[in-house]
Amino acid sequence: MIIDDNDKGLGFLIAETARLHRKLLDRRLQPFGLTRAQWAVLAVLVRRDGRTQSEIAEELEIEKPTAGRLLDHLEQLAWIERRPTPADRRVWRVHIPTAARPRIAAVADVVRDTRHVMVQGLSADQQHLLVRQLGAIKTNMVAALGEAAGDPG
Amino acid sequence: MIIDDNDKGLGFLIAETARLHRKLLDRRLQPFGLTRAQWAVLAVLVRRDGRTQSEIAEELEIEKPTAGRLLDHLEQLAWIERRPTPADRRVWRVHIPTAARPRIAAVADVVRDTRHVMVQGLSADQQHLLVRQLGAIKTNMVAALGEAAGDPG
DNA sequence: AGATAATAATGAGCTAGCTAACAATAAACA
DNA sequence: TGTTTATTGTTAGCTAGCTCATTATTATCT
Repeated sequence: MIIDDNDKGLGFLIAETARLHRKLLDRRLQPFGLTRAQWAVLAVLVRRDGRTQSEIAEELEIEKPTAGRLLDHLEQLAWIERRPTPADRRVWRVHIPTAARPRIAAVADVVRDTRHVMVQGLSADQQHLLVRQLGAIKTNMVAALGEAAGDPG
Repeated sequence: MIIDDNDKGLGFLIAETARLHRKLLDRRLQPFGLTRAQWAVLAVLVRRDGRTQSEIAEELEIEKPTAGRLLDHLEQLAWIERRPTPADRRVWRVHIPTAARPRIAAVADVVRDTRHVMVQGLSADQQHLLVRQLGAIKTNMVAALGEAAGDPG
């Protein structure tokens, strides 16, 4: 047993770290009326505009109803707009209106700064290693989740 | 910039990993009628019985209302019981009833196995390093959260 | 063409985080 | 002793995850 039973376990440590990250970023984004989860959606759209809601959900690895509700909030505050798709009347394509772009740039600055604060004291190599190892753990869990459907024997 | 802007950022990677861990463990604990968060409370009590609710919240790094509600659920299903404290009528001390101990042992087995699955392919050294680095990141974020009260200049 | 299956998005309802505000009690102190 | 302050726990209300079920539409296949 590598992590002995007295320890809470790596998964719980990761969960605590994620909670702190949410707490910190939610607080720093509050002046903009945004939450961390809402920013994650915007960040996806900044990379490429006009995605469908399903694409956004898939990229963020969240479920479609979760993404839908985040978009509801973002739409109400005019951070995004949903445009219908003539070719397929089921899908909405999500766009960032021009008026929101300067605001988004300001938010991005805060997020960048927070990222910087978070990894203080870690070398570039350490950060890359961390990313790789978390990726490996994610892969293991995705596999374990996939096996649930079939016969594990 | 170590993690370039095209990347979602380490914080979001940690959040995704935490979400997967919750999803996996919630699914595996479902046969017991437990969630990951509820198990975390039980794990604290297994280490030492008879804590107060505030002590539990502090150890898990969650807020007191969150802990209180988790205990509500656990109490309803007889995983724990709250006993009054004669010396201080404000506090409840939380205990694991004898009848629940065998069930808890069975759950612990599942949690242990899941932990094992999660870190497959990572050496002991890598795991220890990971724990240290996540600890460093947590420390950075706790510091940043603390500074919010005072003047950052 | 018409029945069936797949897909996009929503709605409802649950758990678990958080904050803010409150009640009851205990501790500190003038 | 009596008033103020601090602490324990709860209530209320918000966001964000999830699952399950439903609607509207498109794709598939006889």
